[in-house]
Order: sequence, then C-alpha cells, then structure tokens
Amino acid sequence: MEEQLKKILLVEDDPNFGIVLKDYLTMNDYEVTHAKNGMEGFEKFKKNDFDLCILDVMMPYKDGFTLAKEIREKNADVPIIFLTAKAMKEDVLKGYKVGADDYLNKPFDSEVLLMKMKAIIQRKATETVADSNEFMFTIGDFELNSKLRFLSYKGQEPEKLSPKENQLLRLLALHVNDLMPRELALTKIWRDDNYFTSRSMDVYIAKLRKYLKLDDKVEILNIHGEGFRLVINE
Amino acid sequence: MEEQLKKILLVEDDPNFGIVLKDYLTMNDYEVTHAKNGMEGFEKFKKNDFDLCILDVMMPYKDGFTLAKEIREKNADVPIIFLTAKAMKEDVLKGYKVGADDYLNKPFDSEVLLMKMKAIIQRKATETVADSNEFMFTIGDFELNSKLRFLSYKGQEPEKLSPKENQLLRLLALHVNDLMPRELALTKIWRDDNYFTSRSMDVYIAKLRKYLKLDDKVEILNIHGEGFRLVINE
DNA sequence: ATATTTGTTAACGTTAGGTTAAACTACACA
DNA sequence: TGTGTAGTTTAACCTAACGTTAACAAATAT
Repeated sequence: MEEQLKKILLVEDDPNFGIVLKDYLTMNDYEVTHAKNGMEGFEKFKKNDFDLCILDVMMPYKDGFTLAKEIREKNADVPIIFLTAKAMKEDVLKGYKVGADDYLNKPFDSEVLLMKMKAIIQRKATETVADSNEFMFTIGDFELNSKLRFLSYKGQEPEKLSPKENQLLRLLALHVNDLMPRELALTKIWRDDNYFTSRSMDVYIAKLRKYLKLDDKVEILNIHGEGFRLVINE
Repeated sequence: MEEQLKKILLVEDDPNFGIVLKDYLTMNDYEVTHAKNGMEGFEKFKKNDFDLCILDVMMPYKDGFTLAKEIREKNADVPIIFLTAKAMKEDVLKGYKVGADDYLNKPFDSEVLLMKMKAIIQRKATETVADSNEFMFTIGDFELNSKLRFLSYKGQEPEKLSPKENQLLRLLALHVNDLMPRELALTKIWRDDNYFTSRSMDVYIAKLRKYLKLDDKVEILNIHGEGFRLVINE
C-alpha cells in the first residue's frame, strides 16, 4: 500500500499568508488546495474529498463559520481547524458549536499547526470505522444516495432529503439491523446531546418513518433508552 | 436511565485556583477529584477511573508532562487537557507529544474550558462504540441478545426485555449453573443494596421466570439468603 | 411458633418516545 | 424592505415503557 498524501482544504483570503502557508504545508507532505474565499472554498470542497479543512474565520463574502456549517451539511465528519486573528470568546464557542476540532490564533507557530493537524487526522482515522466514503445504500426496496441526498423507491420519483434527514438515515443504514445508539447520532449529527436535540432527532425519525412506509419490509424500531434500529425483514 | 456524572481528575498546585476551578466544575455537573501535585495526582489516578484529566504543567515535584507520561503508560485513552501559564512553543509541542487532547493558557475563559471538556468527552464516547462481543448468550433453547435486549425462543417472535430485565438475565447467564449472589446483582445493577432494591430485584426474577417458562429445561432457583441460580437441565 | 426471606400481582409515578403543528432561522427573490 | 421557502427546532399533547412500592401469600429458618 503506497503512502497517500493527506488532502487539505485551506481557505484563507490574505493572498500572501495563504501562499506562504500552502507552501509550508506542501513542503511537509500535504496536498493543499487553496481557496481565496468562502464561496470558492465551498465549491472546491464539493469537488473533492478532503482529510482536513483549515478555515480562516474573517473572510469577505462568506465567513469561516458559515462555510463550516455548509461543509457540515455535506459531511459531518471532516475535521475543521479555524484560524482567527484574535481570540474572542464568542468566536471560540461558536466554532465549537459547528464542530471545530481546533482553534488557532494568528500569529501562530507553524510547527504547532503541524502537530495539531497530525493529531487530528490520526484521531479521525481511528474513529472512522467503515463509514467515510460510503454513500450508496440499499434499504429494502429503497436506494439511498447520501451524496445527492436522494431516497428512491423502485421506479418512483426519488424523494429529496434534507441534510439532517440524510445524515440520520445514512447513520441508521451504516448500522442496519443493529443498534444505532441515540448518543452516537446526537454527537455525530447534532454535535450536542441535550433534551432539545434529542427531541429534534425524534422528529426526524418520524419523518424517515413516513418515507419508509412505502416498503413494509423496512422499519425503524426504538430500543427504549438506547437508540434506534433500522431493520429489514426478509 | 440514571445520569452518570463524568469523573474529572484535576491536578493543580495553586490551592486557590484549584479550589475555585474544582467548585466551578462541580457546579457544572462533574465529579471532581483534586490533587495538589503530580505525585498525589498519579496516586489518585491509579485508584479511579477518570473520564478526563486536567493537568497543570508547572508543578513542584512532578510536572504535568511527567505525570501525563505516567498516566499514558497506564491508560492510552484517557483524554488529557494541559493548563499552562504562558504558551511556550516547546511546551505545546511537548504536550502534544505525550498525547494531549487540548491545551489552555491561563488565564482562560471557564466557558471555553467547559466547551472543550464536553467536546473531548463526547469524542471519546463515540470512539468507544466498538463494543465487545460479550452480549450473546445461549440459555437452553433461548438466545439472549443483551445488546438489542432480545430474548428469542426457537422460531418464535423475540421477547423484548427492559433494561433491568436484560441486565439481570445477563448477570445470571454469566454465572450459569452457579450461584449469582444477591448482593452482586444489587451492587452491579441497582448500585445500592437495601430492602427496597432487593424487593425490586425479586420482582424482576418473577418476570424472568415467566419468560423462561417456555423451556422447562431452564429455571431460576433461589438459594435462601444467598442469591439465585440459573440452571439448565440436560 | 414466629420471624425472615421470597413469590407474585397490581397500582402508581416518572421518563422516553410518537406525532403534529407552530415558531424560528437563514437565505433567495423581488 | 418585505415576502416566500426550505430546513430545523421547540412546544404541546398523548401513549408506551419502566421501575418502584405496597400488599398479601408462600416458603424457609430458628
């Protein structure tokens, strides 16, 4: 197995700093894609599978948080590191809410960044079981394309799923016939585990059940106090 | 389901700061053990299962890094957060080398600490989903799946078990044909051994007997004053 | 004989989950 | 500057699931 370079999406509007940082990371064996603003960042994100995103917070058009949220809608797992000029408490908290993996204040030491990147990528590698790149699922007579967020039933017009519907169904599908712990969905999709996110999840379960009613071999069962189970009866 | 408080080991030599931080964390629903130096910290670490360690870097006797290394030797997984007076680059790198999960410079904002703690503990929780295979039991003609809380008999529709039923049957199964002491079940499942929990357990034994009636090779016997015995007659 | 332990059923209070609808939120368009 | 629209959260109401306790019967020990 040959060593695969890790792919980094770097979104940084300051051209000088961006280029310097890109070169530095490239020298250190990362494959860097550089975007100059949030818009461009999102376009490039959609076209590629990245192992890590480094986002500047302060950017014209689309700031780092907004971009992060969009990225999260497409991919709940990819690690994100924020770069920010000064550490404002609100910023830090906001960052963690959208699922930041780390936070660096400019100016920062480049070696520290490298170290953090390494730690985070490794962490994700052990965490990610089979899930990351899989996006086609067969669920009874349904087909889920979680990249396009389509749920299609036999010949019928595919149902368009919202980001949350899609992520939840995908997570259930990854655990077919097995328990999908409530806590797992809440931490992976909602990034917070409290009464309200939990109720929100229940609402989405109801929505998914409605979609899946078409095929009565397929059902989502609850295991009281534990989580849900997507079962396919043969 | 009862809420289990997360256990924190806080090692901080400054008595004032240590107590303030301990109180703050306690108020926020953590169970905090406070050690005043590295030595004491390691002793306490060995005696308990902690969900997270917060270590001051600068301490007499044994600094935070040395302590972290010792902790890592015993437990490669427990998350560690370092507290340090000023961000010296070498320190940060050293911290990441011993496997720090995060780093905070004093003075830091307490809300940020809380947020980081939450994020880190959740992260670890999802990592540890890869459970052991110790949840399938054969009991006569029954099959107990204690992960999905199913008790199935031959071709029949599986019986759904409540959490307590499941835990109790599992514990009995772990001691098949042998005594399962009353006290063991009470401390392991009910976490308290008194008249009422004991009566509650009797109620559950009755419920289990009802389920197990289907197979008359299987029975739960009482050993007066001692406990119960799940026997399988061949 | 009588005190203690266990068997069993039913009632009760609490919490988790199912479902629908209303209220936000962020953006898109005009 | 509103007006719509999709996505999501929050509220509300209801049912189901769970665990504890009480009450009484039966078994067992001393």
